[in-house]
Amino acid sequence: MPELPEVETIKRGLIPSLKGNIIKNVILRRKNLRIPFPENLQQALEGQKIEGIKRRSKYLIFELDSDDCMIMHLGMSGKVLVKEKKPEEFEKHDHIIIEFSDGKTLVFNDARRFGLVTLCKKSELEKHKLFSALGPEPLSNNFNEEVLYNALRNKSSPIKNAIMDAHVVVGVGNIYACESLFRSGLSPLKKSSSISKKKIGELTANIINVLNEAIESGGSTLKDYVHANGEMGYFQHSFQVYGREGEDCGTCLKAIKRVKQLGRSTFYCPNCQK
DNA sequence: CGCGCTCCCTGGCCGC
DNA sequence: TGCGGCCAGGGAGCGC
Repeated sequence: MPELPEVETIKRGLIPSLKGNIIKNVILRRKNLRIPFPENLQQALEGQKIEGIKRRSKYLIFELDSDDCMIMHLGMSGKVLVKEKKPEEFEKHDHIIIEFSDGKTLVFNDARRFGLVTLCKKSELEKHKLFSALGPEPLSNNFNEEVLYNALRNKSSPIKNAIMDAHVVVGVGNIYACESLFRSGLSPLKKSSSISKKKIGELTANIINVLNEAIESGGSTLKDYVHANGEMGYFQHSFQVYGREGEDCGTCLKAIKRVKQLGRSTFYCPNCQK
């Protein structure tokens, strides 16, 4: 499901309901998602206050008042919804239900189960296997033309693969990779190391801009992505190439093409993107 | 080491 | 209406 803008939107939506709220009860309806839940997940959560919610890459990090935090990843199809009270009946694929002392309930639903939920000591987050090898956050000062150019200058892979690689920069998934390359006039097939520093500078700016614009629009709703309150995002109406195979390019009116890279669909305008 | 292929899993949609 | 095939926002692991 979600790329960086969607996870950021979810995080922002969760904070008003959950920050300062105390976990009363945790219901696990299965033992695992992509990886097994920690044995002590329930004990570690129950009775804890949510001190804050952060995001790193596409991971949500719930800080507890103990030394722990809960790490959550939504995979492709994961949703987290805040409900005013505990639902009478669980929906299919509701895997984790967290009840809070004020009566609200957080429900984690993930049909494809590519998501994960685990625990980590706050002091060990940066060292955690999930985080230790990650590249810079694209919306932080750690990401700029210099950083991206140095990450790509020796790469033989196509530029689209490279910017979707979390070692290079985190949070850029299939949609925003396609859109930022279109804005930059760069072919997704072009070899990373062959791109000029000037072009990499443009791409850097376009990655940042497209992510920021998507966050302002509340993310992109394709099939079933919704905010923590159930509302939809609307950045999908701003897509220039993603999902538009065969349609006219908005710039040159030639047809947008779809190809496969790393088993995933890439959309681009062969005329505008060289 | 860098890179790409395959797989994890479910569900929706399309064509026959 | 049913079934097979293809598609989907992510990421780890393995083999070359």
